[in-house]
Amino acid sequence: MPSTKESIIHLADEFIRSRGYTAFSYADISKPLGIKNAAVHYHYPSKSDLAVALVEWHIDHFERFKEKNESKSPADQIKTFLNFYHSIHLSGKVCLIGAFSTDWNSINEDTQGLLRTFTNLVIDWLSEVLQKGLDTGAFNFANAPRAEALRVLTNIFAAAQLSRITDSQDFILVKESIIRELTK
Amino acid sequence: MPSTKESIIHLADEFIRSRGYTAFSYADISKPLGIKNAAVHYHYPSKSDLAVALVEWHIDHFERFKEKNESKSPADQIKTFLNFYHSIHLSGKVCLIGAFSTDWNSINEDTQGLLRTFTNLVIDWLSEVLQKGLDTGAFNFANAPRAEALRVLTNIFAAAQLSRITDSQDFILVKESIIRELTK
DNA sequence: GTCTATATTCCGATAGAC
DNA sequence: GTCTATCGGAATATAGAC
Repeated sequence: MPSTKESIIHLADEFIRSRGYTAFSYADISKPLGIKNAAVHYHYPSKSDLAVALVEWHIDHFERFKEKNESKSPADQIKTFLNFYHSIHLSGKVCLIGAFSTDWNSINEDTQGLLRTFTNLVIDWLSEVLQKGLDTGAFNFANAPRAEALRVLTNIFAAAQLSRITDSQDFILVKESIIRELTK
Repeated sequence: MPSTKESIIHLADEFIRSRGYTAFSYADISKPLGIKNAAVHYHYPSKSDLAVALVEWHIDHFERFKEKNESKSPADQIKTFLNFYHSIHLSGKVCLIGAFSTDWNSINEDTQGLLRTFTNLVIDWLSEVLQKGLDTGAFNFANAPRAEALRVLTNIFAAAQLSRITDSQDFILVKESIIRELTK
């Protein structure tokens, strides 16, 4: 049974990644929980406190993701990562990085700083996994590890965004071509 | 000398691509023009009228972009396209597709439909140019044209978003690796 | 920890004068 | 085409009771 504080974070995550940071209100969160506006402010005094807590939640979540998958092969780790984005796509939302990157000038400096930390965590992890796959012969690419990590990350998170506009098939096309390119 | 109506579109474009659709107000537009709130509503009665007009402006702009570059080689057309995104990156903004894709659930159906038209215009143009480059031997890739177009587009527009969070160098890394991959 | 009540500001939008 | 004036509502946020 999640606490009210956890439920608030969960709903904020839903709204921020489906509509955007500026587009949701404390009322959007309090209503489905059956509580009042002021109760949400008790847990997170300001909207930016909520934004910071959300990024912290994603950092924790990603650390657990890394641990849970560290024994897998590089190819399986990348596939699991891409499958995570596939579930984002199916939910009709975008990822935290994509959402906050377009909301960049609407979030405060604390949130920006923590988001930078989180984003580099993801890029660094991707770089390491890709490098390992290159060493073991599972992957084949000519870029520097960070450049290759950036290409995989930008491909997949933008595919989740773009396929909202065009077609679900476009997400599949991108996802499959990433795997094909890496393993060719 | 731009008309008020044109200046409004220009400012809306600035705000939507730097902050997001929900994050700007009619007051943001009227103030720098030295006019009142109500004058903006005269030209664009509702905010969604403004959003529709902005997408129409980008469609017109892209059609002119295509005509102006149609005599270039496929490699130069792609480079011009990537340079356009480079200027977006330098301005600290994101592209219209990136901005509205995360604002998707905050824009009305008319805007969504027109944005879908615009996005497919861009993807179709990229597909054609890439295919032509493949035919002439300028490019080398194994994907279907649309899949390759999607990879280029998602790479470059997400690089503009991601480099807001991390570092300007990350945009350069992605841009250069796109060209390198295509021409290798 | 949640409530009622409220302060304050801003929002998109409209009516009617000029 | 722009103005003044204003409406109705929603936003973030706080004070103080329970």
